[in-house]
Amino acid sequence: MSGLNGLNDEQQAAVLHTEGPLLILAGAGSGKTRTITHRIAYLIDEKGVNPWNILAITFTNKAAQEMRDRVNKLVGYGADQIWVMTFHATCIRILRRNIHLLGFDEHFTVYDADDQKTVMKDVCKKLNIDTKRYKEKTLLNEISNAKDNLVGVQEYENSVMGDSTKAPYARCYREYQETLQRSNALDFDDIICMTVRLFKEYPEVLEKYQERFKYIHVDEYQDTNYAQFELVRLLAGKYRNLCVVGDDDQSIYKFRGANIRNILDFEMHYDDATVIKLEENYRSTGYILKCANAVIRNNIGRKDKTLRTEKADGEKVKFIQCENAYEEAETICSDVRRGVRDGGSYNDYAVLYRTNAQARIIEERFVTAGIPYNVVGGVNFYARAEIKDILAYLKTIDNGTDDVALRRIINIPKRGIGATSLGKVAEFAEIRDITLYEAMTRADEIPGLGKTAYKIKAFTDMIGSFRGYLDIKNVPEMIKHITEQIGYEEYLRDNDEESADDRIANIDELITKAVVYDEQKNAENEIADLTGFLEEVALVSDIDGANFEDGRVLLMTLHSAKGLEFPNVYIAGMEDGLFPGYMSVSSDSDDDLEEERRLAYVGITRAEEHLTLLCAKQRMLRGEMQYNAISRFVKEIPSEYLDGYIPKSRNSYIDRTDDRRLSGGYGDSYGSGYGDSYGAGYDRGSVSRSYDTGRKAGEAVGKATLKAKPYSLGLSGLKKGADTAASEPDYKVGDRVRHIKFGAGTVTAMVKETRDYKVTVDFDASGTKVMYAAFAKLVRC
DNA sequence: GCCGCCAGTATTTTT
DNA sequence: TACTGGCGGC
Repeated sequence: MSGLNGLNDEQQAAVLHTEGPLLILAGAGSGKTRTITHRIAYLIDEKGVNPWNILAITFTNKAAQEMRDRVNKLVGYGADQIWVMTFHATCIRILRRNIHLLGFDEHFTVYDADDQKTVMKDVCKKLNIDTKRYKEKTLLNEISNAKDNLVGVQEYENSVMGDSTKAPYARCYREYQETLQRSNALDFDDIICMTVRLFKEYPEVLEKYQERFKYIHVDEYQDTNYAQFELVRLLAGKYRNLCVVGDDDQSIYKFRGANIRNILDFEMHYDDATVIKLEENYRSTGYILKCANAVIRNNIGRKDKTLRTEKADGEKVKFIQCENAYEEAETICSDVRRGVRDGGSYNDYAVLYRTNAQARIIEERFVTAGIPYNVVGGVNFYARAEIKDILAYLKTIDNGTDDVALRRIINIPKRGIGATSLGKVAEFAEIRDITLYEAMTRADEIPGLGKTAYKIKAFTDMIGSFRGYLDIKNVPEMIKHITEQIGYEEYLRDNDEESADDRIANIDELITKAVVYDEQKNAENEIADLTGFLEEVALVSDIDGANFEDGRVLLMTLHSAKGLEFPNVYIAGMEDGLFPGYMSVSSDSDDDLEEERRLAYVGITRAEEHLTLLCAKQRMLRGEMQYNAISRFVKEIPSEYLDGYIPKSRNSYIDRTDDRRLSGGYGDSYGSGYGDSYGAGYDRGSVSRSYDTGRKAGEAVGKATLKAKPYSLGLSGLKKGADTAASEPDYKVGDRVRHIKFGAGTVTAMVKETRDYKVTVDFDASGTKVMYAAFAKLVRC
């Protein structure tokens, strides 16, 4: 059934508007997936559109999976004909059939960030580029930017002509691209821009797909980059039935090339576009939404909209300032425990943070408290060395031209083929313009290899024999066969006995994934070949595998949380310098700060019923103790929406004597809930007290004892910081001071920044001014 | 060719 | 603090 029941007026309008360009501005929690899936169902059931003609593009596999599931439920017949896929999966599917036109083989492999770096390192070596001056990462970034903007090698060269500092970039871009081509490999950016190139150079191919995809949907449109924008524009060029859904307020991937203008300017790109706003939020209670609105309101240049809800106000948003990160973790921990004790379930809870590094302390606390949790993200499963090793074998078998894969495994396990020999082989290959693998098969012709030639021959013979099994064995069998033949387990044990078991378990996990792949393809009557497996693996991230329903608290970055929702959400580390991050605070453009604010908006709107914002007065960051002010995003929330004490623009570092106020404030709000886990002393959180607190927590919890050490280091760091700060002012908050121009005033706030103190003074004559201490030359009076 | 030590560096990261 | 990668010694 694809009826309109259960949809509000705006959602219905979006469903019914099937012809021509349509922009759905869907606020957080406004039911956008619901709207798209109903729209697809309506197209098929009511408008008689052939499912075959419908394309729905998402960014993540997870979103694709969810959409597919929901479409399946709504559409009775032909749902499997609809393409519901990620941008990359869509493009790969198109490329597999057509990439020969661009000079690639259909068995091309996809290079991840790791592989790219390996290539770039080689490129730099070859071109004699000083990687101290031009870092691989920077070079790759520049190339990625170029590709996202569809700037090809030639065009890039032209654009930097005459700019000698940019010349190395151009040389690298060319060499990098040629290397990829020789390896029959594409990077993630290529996947998109090669497809665009294909469409532009071969209009007949484009037309085929235009005819196929008469109705196109794009999810999370605010995250598209120029290449993706262009891809969509081309595909929709003929029938113009393009429906994009997104929320400019949730654009948080600028650093990855997303261009927020794509959504902001949609009506300019498609002048006959209809715009529908979904502003009713079905997720969060009133106070949470008010907070979200209050924060995002501070961004300029956004589409005007305000989320509303018919839900009750609910509970206010909690704000808790802790002494340090350990206390912050403990606060979350005891709050979760209490919630579960009162009948809640662990999977109703999520802890969000800005940086992955923050997870550690929280994790440790959870371990010792016996709270089941899952950390989403971090190191990608497929980025682990052992997985990459096995995949490199598979890639070498599947695509003999993938030099990166081959170089990776040539000496894993150790078979006595080192850099010197490899260099000779590479040279031989270079001169003859053949692939590394081909050169290896001709090792006996290569001068100076000596006995190593036999070792190399043995290796290629082995790969050859693996290839012989391609038609006999399925993927899981193949992996097992390879690991046995190369003695991989032994290799792992010899290398590092301690981690070997974990690594072997990971290989088993890979085999499991291969089994699932095999079964799935067989069930769909499709070929379960190695190429397909490698492709799937290349496009999968960890978050896709995260289990959201096994009774665990989820820990993840704010970025990973996009698209998810939880009854109870904690956002840790609400501190200026951490969130918003240091880089965005010190950046001269407001753009970065606005992106951080959108991230805050995303975080806040994940919460359904309870939201808790936390920060710490001091925090160890990169081995250095930081004293951060409360996040400006917290301060943007009117205090009547908050439950918890916000110290009036005071700095915890300077003004530590009246901590009792803070503790009292939040003690009042939360009763005795936290007290029992801290014991005495917590209420009077002086520095030495909180040190005790930290150490006590550590001692009580075994493993975390180790963590008490950095903390004590932090204390010495604190002293040092106080002594060496060049411009330590001799006044504090509340003092009367005199300024040469503004006259007398009262200090209302002091915030320590990296170099100096930012002082806020309420001048008797001219009002409040914020200035840097060193610059202002204030005198106490 | 391999192993281990030290120095440099640090956000976020759907694919 | 903690990881990674480069270089030097065996």
